[in-house]
Amino acid sequence: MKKYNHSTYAILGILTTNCRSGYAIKQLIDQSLNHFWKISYGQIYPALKLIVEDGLATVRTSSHESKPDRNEYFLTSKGKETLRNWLEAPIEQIPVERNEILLKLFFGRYQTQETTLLQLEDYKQKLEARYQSYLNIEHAISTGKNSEEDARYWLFTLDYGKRVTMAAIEWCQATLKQF
Amino acid sequence: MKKYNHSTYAILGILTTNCRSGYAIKQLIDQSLNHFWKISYGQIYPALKLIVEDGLATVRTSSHESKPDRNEYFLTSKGKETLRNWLEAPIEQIPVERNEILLKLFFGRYQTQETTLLQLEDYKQKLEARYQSYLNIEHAISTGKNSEEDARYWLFTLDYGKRVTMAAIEWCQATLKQF
DNA sequence: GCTCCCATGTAATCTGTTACATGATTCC
DNA sequence: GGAATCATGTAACAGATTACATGGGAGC
Repeated sequence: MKKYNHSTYAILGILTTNCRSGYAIKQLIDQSLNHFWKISYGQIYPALKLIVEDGLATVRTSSHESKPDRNEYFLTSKGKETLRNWLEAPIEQIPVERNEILLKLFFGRYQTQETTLLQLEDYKQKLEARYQSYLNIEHAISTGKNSEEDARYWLFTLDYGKRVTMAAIEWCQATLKQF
Repeated sequence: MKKYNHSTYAILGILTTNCRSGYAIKQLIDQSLNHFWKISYGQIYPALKLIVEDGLATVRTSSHESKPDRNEYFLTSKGKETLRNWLEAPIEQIPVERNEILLKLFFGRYQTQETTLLQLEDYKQKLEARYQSYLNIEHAISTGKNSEEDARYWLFTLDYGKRVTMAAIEWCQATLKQF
């Protein structure tokens, strides 16, 4: 069984939804998976090409009035099986986030206190904005036109994002207090 | 002002401590920064080479009885300034963690429930082990031979790791309950 | 005419991992 | 003799970003 990278499996998974073009895949990831995944067009289009070459999906160009043509991809049974095999496979290791803010704080001794405080405040604000965006995604998923079966799992992942982000916000507050 | 990548700045920062060789840098990162940073020798040695070429540090080979020689690096004033400039610079964006477990869970509809549960249990276990390792790091920092000034900031970053990991563990528990 | 959104794609570059190569010393 | 730890380094590869190129349609 040939191996693909995670982003390719992400694309394979998204092709089970109604997002069928490269552009739509990018949008879905940016909008609904952005709390644990991101991707660029430089990955999407070559991956879609490979997916078709390997017989995991077929392409069809569809025209829509008043919009550019788009290439729509449909999983083949081989594609569905490849996805299922990956989903059933155990997870090797949990991710190590590379966090620039923490890296700088680690060397905080060589920073001015003013900078440390500004960076913490800034981080807190960005986390709060992120939290707010999760609430928006939550609303979109709950009221969206996706299947309830999908929504259930999507909300699980979102709950993760909310909890972890909230913990980080609380850490910012607690750390700021110590200055 | 020439720009370096984050891992190079991390190395520059570590050279302010008593870790002065490639090997020692790797150890410190694996032991004390592993909750928000990781690095491989394939990055460290070329980066050290560049750091010297650019005059940010000097090398000196030191011999220790009953141990192989090691190359010890010392920041120059230019190196210290480069580090300070980076530390003072604002943070562009907060990181997006790529999380394979969440990616699979997002497509949980196409997984057997058994697999979903196993993966969640497994993730929870790994997080608990990670939390425990943070407690060990905490102890090492608190009782270590590093300056108290450093220890203060190191414990801040560790607190982040603990809070976020605990939030993730709680999420695992809450999610498992829903099956 | 201009800007924004839709849409696809490639090439260069950067960042990071893995595998490999080498060799000293210590402890069993 | 063998395993573990200390120590340095490179080459091949994988993964991902960025910049660039192209072009249609909608609305102002």
